Amino acid sequence: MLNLDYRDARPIYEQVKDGLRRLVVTGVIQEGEKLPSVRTMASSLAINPNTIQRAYEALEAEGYLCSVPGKGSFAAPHTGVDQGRKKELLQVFDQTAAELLFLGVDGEALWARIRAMEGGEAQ
Amino acid sequence: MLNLDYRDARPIYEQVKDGLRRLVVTGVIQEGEKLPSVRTMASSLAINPNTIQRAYEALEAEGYLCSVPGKGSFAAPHTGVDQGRKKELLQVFDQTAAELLFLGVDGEALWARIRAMEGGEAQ
Amino acid sequence: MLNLDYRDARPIYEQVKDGLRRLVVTGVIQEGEKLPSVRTMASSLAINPNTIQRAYEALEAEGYLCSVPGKGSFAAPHTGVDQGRKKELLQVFDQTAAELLFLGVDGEALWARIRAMEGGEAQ
Amino acid sequence: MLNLDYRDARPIYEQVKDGLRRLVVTGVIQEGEKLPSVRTMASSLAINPNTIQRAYEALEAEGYLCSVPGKGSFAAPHTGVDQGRKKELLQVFDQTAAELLFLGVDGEALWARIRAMEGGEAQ
DNA sequence: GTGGTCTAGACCACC
DNA sequence: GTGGTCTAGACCACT
Repeated sequence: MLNLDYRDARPIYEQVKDGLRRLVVTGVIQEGEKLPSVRTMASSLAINPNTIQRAYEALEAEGYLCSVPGKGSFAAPHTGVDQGRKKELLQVFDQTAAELLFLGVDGEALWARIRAMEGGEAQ
Repeated sequence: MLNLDYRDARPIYEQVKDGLRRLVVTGVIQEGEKLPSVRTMASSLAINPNTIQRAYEALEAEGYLCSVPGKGSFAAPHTGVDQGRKKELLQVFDQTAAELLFLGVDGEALWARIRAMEGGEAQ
Repeated sequence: MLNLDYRDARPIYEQVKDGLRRLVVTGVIQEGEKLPSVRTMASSLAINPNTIQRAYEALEAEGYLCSVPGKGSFAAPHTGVDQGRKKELLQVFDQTAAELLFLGVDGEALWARIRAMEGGEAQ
Repeated sequence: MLNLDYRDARPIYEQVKDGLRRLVVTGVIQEGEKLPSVRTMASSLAINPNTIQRAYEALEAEGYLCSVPGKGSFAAPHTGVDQGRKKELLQVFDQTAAELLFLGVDGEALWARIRAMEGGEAQ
């Protein structure tokens, strides 16, 4: 389900967090769907449960996840996501797009990529 | 010219590097324009010259800058920028756009942002 | 492990970088193998740790090394090496081979050298 | 005839030297052919005659050129080239080839490049 | 004056 | 222990 790279400088919990967020964002994990338990995912990734726990907590703080004590963790509805993150993302979007344009990538090509996502909700 | 945030986890030389790259990409620093000398920028930002040197060196490796010993550092022409960086940027672009769409931002709105840059080359 | 020449015009960190790259490329240092720590290599070569660090950092940017904070530096797998370097190397190869042919070296002799490397991975 | 890059870290006289050597090695300048005078080449490249003079002297020391006072400089016969340079070139050849093989380039592909030069004596 | 290299010594976060 | 960052100060070659 997730790819971990131990040689990556980014801490493991962050790789788990970003990987899970991506699964939610791309629709692989649907709204309301139950995620594997902390222990299950920890053993399937062969890492410490504390690391998974930390990733889940961070995602809950961002609003992507919703933990119910004794029942598990679930993908939250889109509406609950932290608004601060949207501004952050827009800033990253602008800077990335600006640099791509600078490097000669056609704006139309970027637009085509966005349309492709809207249609298929892929990657 | 640049904003440094000492509380930020990102190292100073990286903040300088990204800030300068942004100035080049957005056209604030034009192709061939001379940048402040290592020592000048260091004293104006009140940090060590070695830190600036490191940022300049990294930007030169990326192809955004070009340093001439004894003469100074200059913004390089658009061509010649490391092609690996373009692939990297496209990946960031895709993931950011996908998450923004997920959060309910309209694809048309993103496209409008791109068009605005193509016209005015702002931010 | 490495030979440094202080009379050489090339900077020390570059001699270290090229020397280590050669050890990786020739198979003396195997994929995934741990390299001496920055401090260890610095003291064994009797130079400043910062100089070694700089060499390691450059090799990591090229994709030959991979540093994990708190664990050490390791030889990276062959894949993932910067593709730009391959083009650069092919250019050097062409110019060197052309001059050797001009100097009367037989093309077959060069081919024999290449075959010898493929077999034994020497020098 | 020659491409100079003022942004290159390499000194100009070295760029001239390497460029001329390449012209001789690839057969563009034939054995015994007269080269432009120092002053002529200096004005056509818009650089100082001393720089050209230095390049010519270096090439004469290597054995690629042969200056006759009062008559000009001529491409020397192949035989007169410094033997030390051949050893140097072979070392560069070996290291470059080894790294290319490491990066997955097929030895046959390198051999094909050499054969192509032998036939056409191109770049 | 410029960029480039090197040293010495310090501190941090992570393991 | 490890890598990573930053500072302070020195020296060099080139313009």
